[in-house]
Amino acid sequence: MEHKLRIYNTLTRTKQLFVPMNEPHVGMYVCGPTVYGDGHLGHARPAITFDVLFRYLTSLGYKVRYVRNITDVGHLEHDADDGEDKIAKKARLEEKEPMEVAQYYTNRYHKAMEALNVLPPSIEPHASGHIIEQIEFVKKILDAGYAYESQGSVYFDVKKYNKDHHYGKLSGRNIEDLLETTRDLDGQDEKRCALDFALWKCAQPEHIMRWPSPWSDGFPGWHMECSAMGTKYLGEEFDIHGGGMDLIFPHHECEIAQSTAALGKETVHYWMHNNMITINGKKMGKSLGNFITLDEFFTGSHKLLAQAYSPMTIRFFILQAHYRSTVDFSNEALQASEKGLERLSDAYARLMKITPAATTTVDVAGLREKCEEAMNDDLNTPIVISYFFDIAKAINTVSDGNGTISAADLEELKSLFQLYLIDILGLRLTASGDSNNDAFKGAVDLLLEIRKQAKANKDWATSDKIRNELAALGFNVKDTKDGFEWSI
RNA sequence: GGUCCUUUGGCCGAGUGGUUAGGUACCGGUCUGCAAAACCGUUUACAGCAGUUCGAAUCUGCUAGGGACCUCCA
Repeated sequence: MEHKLRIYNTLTRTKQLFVPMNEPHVGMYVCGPTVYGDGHLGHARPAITFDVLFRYLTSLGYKVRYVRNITDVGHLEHDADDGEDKIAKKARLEEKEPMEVAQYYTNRYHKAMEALNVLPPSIEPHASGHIIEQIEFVKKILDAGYAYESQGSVYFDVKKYNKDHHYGKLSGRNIEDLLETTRDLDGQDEKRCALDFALWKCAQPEHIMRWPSPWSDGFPGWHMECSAMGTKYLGEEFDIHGGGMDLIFPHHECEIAQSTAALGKETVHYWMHNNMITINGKKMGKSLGNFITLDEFFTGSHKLLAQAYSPMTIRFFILQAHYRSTVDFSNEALQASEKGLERLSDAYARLMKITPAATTTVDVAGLREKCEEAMNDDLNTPIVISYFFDIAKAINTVSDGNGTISAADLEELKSLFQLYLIDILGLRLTASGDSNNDAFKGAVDLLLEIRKQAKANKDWATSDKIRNELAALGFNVKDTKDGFEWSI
């Protein structure tokens, strides 16, 4: 595969040329959502970031197996000292079966992802469906001597592991510092060391979600699922593991420790982490209670939202920043993205209608290479987008009759829009007058033809009535030199 | 307290030691019956201080502000 894709590896803190283990195959694992609540803007970031990576790798010719899990079990509730997990807690509150709650939010997550044009992963494993694999994984760590059983639970022996390996290599910590700053948490008395984390947790009597194991009826520790499912579907070593930056410690650090302990080698070659979305400069998240769900964005039903924002506006907004930068939410920023996307959409629609000429005033040379260069530079989507704003200006100039474009250049621009904006960035560009219903389209065109006629007769009353009534129905009518454009 | 990151024009955001990022907003103009769109033009920048350099927004140090992780988190 000929390419110069360089991606930032959190492990080495440098941009590295991407070299997969088994070309043309690429294995990629990304931490998915815990399905105990509606997805919020923060969930959209990794989904979109790694969707773009998935799409880009595919466009380069790789056969990508993309695994993104559903966490429907096992994350301990911090304030629940009885070891009750998040799904179980929510289930009891709503008096529903835990799996019913998980399914409900999984469905809603899928719906939101589809709206954002996030492609489904190749495999979407559920933690609850891989309890056996997780138990086997724990056994391997026990056999290797890096874990111990205590009162029905199994803990990872961090101190022992750290003698042979470096616990903290991903997050840039060392065990001494960690020991000083670790707080007192649940189950400390069962552990040999405060840093030890649970691989298997014995369930309290009232705990509903539980599975039998050699040690107790209980549930897997919270880092276990990704290690078990990642290696099950992608092998003991694979190329890329992604997730949000807030997962670096402890989640991904523990995953490295688990794999290294159980398999004797490191599983992941490239660790990639997207940055956070902030709101008023603070991380948007569950713990701070300052998040806005995706549905609320789509409908505008949140007090902080001045209006509804379409899924594509959200996607575009996220792609206008580099994935390793924080991006700050504000109505002003969203509105700017909305307008910008509309500009690109309109330009694309005009591009499809342009008649080529013998000469060309548009410079398309090198554009493809520049876009590729930007993507190869650790997925610099904002730069790719900026090129398309330049292209949009050129298209508008030609469309206005102040320039010309040759057939070959026209085809090149169409091809670039298709490849970069539609296929790779995954933007749905709604072309003006675009509709999947010909009868409907014809009716609107007919109305606007009548308006055109009225204008020609200087019948402004009829002309404005048609425009205003259509506007009230959600149509956006734009006059052009010798006709009209419309969109919804 | 420890580790790390960040500070760019009204807003959002790229970026490289020497060249206009881009979007959006504002203002002026062209076009238009009007409006929208489009096009043209103008105005706002690199937190502060010091240093390295022929030259720094870009490198170094200090100061100040903001943030992330250290606890479930995308």
